[in-house]
Amino acid sequence: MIEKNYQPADIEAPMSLVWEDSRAFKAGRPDRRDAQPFTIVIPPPNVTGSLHMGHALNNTLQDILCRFERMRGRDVLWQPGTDHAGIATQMVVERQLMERQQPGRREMGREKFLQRVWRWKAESGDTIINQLKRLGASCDWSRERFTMDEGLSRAVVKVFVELHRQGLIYKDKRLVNWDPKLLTAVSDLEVQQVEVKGSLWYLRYPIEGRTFSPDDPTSFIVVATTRPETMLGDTGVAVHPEDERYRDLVGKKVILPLVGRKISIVADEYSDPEKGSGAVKVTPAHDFNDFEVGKRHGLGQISVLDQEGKLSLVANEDYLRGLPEGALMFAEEFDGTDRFAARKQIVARLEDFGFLDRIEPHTHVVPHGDRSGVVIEPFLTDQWYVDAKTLAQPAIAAVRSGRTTFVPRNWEKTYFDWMENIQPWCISRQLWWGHQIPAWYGPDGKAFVAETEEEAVGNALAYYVEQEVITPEQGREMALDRNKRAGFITRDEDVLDTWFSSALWPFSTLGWPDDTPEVQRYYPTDVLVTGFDIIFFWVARMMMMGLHFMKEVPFSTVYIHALVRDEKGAKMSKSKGNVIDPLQLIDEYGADALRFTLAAMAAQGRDIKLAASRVEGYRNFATKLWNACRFAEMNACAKPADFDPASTKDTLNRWIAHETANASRLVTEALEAYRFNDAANAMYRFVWNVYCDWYLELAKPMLLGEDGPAKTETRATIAWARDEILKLLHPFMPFITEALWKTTAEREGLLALAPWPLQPKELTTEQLVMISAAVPNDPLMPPILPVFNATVFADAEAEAEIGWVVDLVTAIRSVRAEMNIAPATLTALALVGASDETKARAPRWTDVIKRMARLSDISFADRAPDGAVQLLVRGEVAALPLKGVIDLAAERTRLEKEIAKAEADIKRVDGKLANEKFVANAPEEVVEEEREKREAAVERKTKLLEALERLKKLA
RNA sequence: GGGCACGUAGCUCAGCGGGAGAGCACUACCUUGACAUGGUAGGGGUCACAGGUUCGAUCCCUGUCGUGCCCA
Repeated sequence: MIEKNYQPADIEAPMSLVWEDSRAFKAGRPDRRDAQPFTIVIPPPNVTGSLHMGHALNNTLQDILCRFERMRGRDVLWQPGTDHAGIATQMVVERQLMERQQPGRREMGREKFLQRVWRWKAESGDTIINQLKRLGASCDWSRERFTMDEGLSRAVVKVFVELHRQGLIYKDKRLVNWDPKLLTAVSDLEVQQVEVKGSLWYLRYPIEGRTFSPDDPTSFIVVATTRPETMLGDTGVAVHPEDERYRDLVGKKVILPLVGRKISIVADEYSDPEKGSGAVKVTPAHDFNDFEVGKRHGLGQISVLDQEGKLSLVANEDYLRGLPEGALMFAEEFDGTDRFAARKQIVARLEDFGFLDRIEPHTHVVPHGDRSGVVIEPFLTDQWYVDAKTLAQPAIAAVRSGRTTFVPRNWEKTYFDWMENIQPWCISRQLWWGHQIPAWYGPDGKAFVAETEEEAVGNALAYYVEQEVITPEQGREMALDRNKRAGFITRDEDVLDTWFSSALWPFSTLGWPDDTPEVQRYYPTDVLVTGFDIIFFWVARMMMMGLHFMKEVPFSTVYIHALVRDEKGAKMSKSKGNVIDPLQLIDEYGADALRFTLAAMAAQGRDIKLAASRVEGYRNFATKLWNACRFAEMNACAKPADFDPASTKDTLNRWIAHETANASRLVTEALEAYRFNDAANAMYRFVWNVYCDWYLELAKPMLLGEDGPAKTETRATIAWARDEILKLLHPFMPFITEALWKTTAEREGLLALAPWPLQPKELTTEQLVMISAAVPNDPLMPPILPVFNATVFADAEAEAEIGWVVDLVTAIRSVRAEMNIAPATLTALALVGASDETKARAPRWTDVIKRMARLSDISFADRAPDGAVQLLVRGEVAALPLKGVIDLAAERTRLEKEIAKAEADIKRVDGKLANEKFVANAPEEVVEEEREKREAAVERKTKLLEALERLKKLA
């Protein structure tokens, strides 16, 4: 029994249990051992995160694909798991400690802090998984992985060590993006360029050998800078080689104000004569461009800031080297000042001594940390890098050659642009939560990289024995005793960028580096579903790692979906307070409604502006489906085991079989092309506007009538079409369809594992026609399964007949509404000058038409009765005798308007046909179509004119 | 500065070389035997603007204006 009211909350939890108990989503089910696999790896959400709208969209689309392919018979693996999300998670735990006024991480120490993070992971790690389950995600939950699992960590170490051995991972001292708040390096991608209204400071640098005077422009050179505080670290001044103004100064030296250091003026094309004064100060340790300029001219690198962005001068050997006596006065004054306070202080000091020329307002872009939000500081440190440029080459080639394609295609350009200009990937992070880098250092800083500590230490000790730094005896002792080597050999403190482990996800989750059956069977995966915001972070890196270690692309298709925005198109963010919580929508309208909404709005290449009203609308759709199934149940509709819709006799039943085949084809083709919105909309229309509005309504008289073969057949067909609908709708609305599948009949299995209505694409239409036309009992033919062959089933005759009924009913309803005829008033209908076809059809539909168009009687007539409203239905006149009811003048106006419309059509077509070029150039069928249109319009006009004449006679 | 999208009904969006579509909202009527989370009917658009290509442009091309995003 189906409950009277559809309540999503009542069915969703039980259906989740049914799926879980039956292990329906398990990959490698024995019954699918020979099936073709279909694999998707989930973009792993942050283990301590919770479900937001982006997850809801992302996972809905993946689930639709997985359920679709599962029903098409494939062995589906949807690999779930979570990401340790280094910085994000560490920040959350540190914030917790702060809020609870507990000791900070540095006070706790590394080991205790990590225990704390693991505890937090254990507490909150299930949250997002359970939320994904509420959404209906049909992952193989038995295979859940975590990026810091033992197995995945083994993959990370193996990859690091191998890339290092191949020279593709190396340690280098260069400028990195340093986050002075989080105290770690970050990669280029974690830096956000923000436009900031600042100033351009013009500073006077005195030229060596001339007496500096603010009033004598020949005694100094003016440099323009956005960062006056870093001038303490200047090691040069650059001018453009072709800049006449400064030609004579190239090669000369300037005395750095406040510091006293003598630095050279160099000619370099980096300096833009149009910008500022045309001369720039060069600070190689604090600016990426200056770093390059400095390298070209052999300038020194003097870092004047510490890790926290404070000036560090008095204990700074690089800074002090070669400074004259007395210059230390300022060093002591500025030392320890934060960079922004230092800026003001230094500018003030420069002004005091006449070194400040002027200040101009200036808008420029400043790098900010995407997590911390503070200004990123280019900082000179040792970090580990991946040679991304080398790894990128095969990854570029794979997309160029089409082994991996992006959907929509235009994202490939974005991918190429980035990959072709890729920079070394800084992978070390000065954090604790993550995979610790498998590198050990000796006393001279030499690095030993190996998969295990034993191996690294062994290598190191052997090396230092050979170098005679230690004796063989000492080496042996250190090898055996960790305490003895402490202080001599130390492990790298840093951890790897989170995305390093994510890059391995498509194969590490399958058991690599072991050669597991899963790696063999499910790699490469079929499709990756993700948002464009992580194409660089994740997709590109999976391509690189997958190709390098597996020698095959990690996925053949990358489906890039849109961003979910709020109703007004703004990005959802906590600070704006416009976040729509998917769980709240699920509570209110059900997971099915939310899923359907997201699918229906997931048009390729467009962002989704989500309004709750849409979700409500699709909840109503679910209700409609629910009630349609109740209707079928109340009318005892059941499908016999041997039912074949292709052999139904009744026109109405053949029509719905025809329409169902059509819908199956539309949905299947749309899903194959990743056109989720087309698929969802096709189902919406089919269920509501075809099955409910017409099929069930047209069937009602039959169901209310006497029992008989036709009624039996109709009941069976209603049940059959309902089942087809439940199947086709299941990928979009899994809960309600599975629940209705269960309650509407005795079933052998779950809907989630039921066969999809359409034969797989591998069979061509021709093959299917051959199969369906095959002689029964032919021993050479494989047995024909009683599966409805939606690819080839079509019944044009049924379509035409039902089309006529629909048009007739619609026309009558329309004119009744226009004439304000009360629904309770029944009118008669006369079919005027009916063709033989109509004469044959009409009696079959008397009950239906009477009921639906609210008629008292249907008759045939040679001419329209006096005072009748005359309608044109498929070229024939249908008359409603409404003498006394209708307003003759209004009816006359109505007919005249119709005639004018017909005339306009004729005129438009005539215009085209009169154009010789059109007839000559347009395709034959287009011209033919126009001729047919003209003919139809002429006929319509003739009939309407006749009707008007008759009306006139009356007046 | 470079790149990628997008301007279609009041709103959110499909369509994309041969007569403008959907959902929501709106209006009128309907407690009709599945469903008021419903039914029936209806109003509403020089498809941003200007050129060009074409027999024919909402659709292709160019430009302008406007909006959004990415990169430097």
